[in-house]
Amino acid sequence: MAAVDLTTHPGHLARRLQQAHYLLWNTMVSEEVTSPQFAVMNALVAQPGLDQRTVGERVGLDRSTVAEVITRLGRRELLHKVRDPQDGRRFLLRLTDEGLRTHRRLTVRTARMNQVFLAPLSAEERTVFFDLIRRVAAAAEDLRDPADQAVTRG
Amino acid sequence: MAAVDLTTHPGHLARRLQQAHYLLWNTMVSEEVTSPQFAVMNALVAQPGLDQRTVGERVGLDRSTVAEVITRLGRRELLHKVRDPQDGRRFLLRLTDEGLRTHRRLTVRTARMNQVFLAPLSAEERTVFFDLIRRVAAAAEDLRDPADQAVTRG
DNA sequence: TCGAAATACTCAGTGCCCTGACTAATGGCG
DNA sequence: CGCCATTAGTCAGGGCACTGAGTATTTCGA
Repeated sequence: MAAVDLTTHPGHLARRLQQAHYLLWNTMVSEEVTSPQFAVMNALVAQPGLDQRTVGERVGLDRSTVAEVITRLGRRELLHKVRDPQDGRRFLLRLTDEGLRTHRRLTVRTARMNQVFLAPLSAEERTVFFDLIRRVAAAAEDLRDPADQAVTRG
Repeated sequence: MAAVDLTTHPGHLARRLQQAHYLLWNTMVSEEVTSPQFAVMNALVAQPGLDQRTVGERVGLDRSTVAEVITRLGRRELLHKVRDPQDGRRFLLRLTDEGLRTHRRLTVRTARMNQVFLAPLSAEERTVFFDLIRRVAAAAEDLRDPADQAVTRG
């Protein structure tokens, strides 16, 4: 009787949205490379030679998850890691040639998938959609480390 | 060079949103009961005696995941399952008294958490937020089983 | 009525995601 | 110089999420 309407719960909606995206990714982009894997590859295309921690920071993955994703990408020869000679704790990450080719190929498909995913929204609605989600996510992330709010924003 | 801006990728945003929610849930609602577990419990408060498949349909979980969630809830004595005497394939699910109490307690906290989570948005923006996410998620789910579009909507 | 298709659920396997505890390397300070 | 706090990464453990294959039960049609 005291049941709640989950369609007014942002967390529930976020989960459904992510699941829907997962499925579409699998059918339209790749069954091999996942969306988080692509995000990591993308970070390394933007800036080759990053270490794991920084990659995780850029794409929003904690150190454990980044380590797993990188292990899998390494197993498929899409990326390789070498010990930083300047700092023996770090590993420097770089895509292989095959990794670069894969990233290029998936970039095209990802763009197509986003079109399909966002098809129900008009151009203005898409802008609003991005803006609202970004604001909610950013605020929640700040609740986590209030430390660097000043740095991150102005 | 050919790197992409992930903040314009709905899938990436959806993941970040969900992660942000996960963290907030853990600190503000419960470290024991997760958000999907609460969703299952909520479905059983709304309608006691549902079978696993139907619960999964209501909250958006596939059969395997529902089975796992239910196993965990059962282990904690929050729910029990009995074989349907009418149809030996089904299990009928019901919350225990403790399950009902837990649901009631978490409902209150969940409402508080949602307030915090949505704090960055005005009342009108929240309405839009829900509407846009629901439309995108629903459309993507329909791409999956075009079969029952007519039934679901119609 | 009996056998095939459909249905509810289970199980194995893969991958994402977090926490907390641990190891190894660095870097600063007394 | 030597110790210690910090930092990068690993590992174990729990939970969510999907697929594909397999089991048991029901249902429907020849």
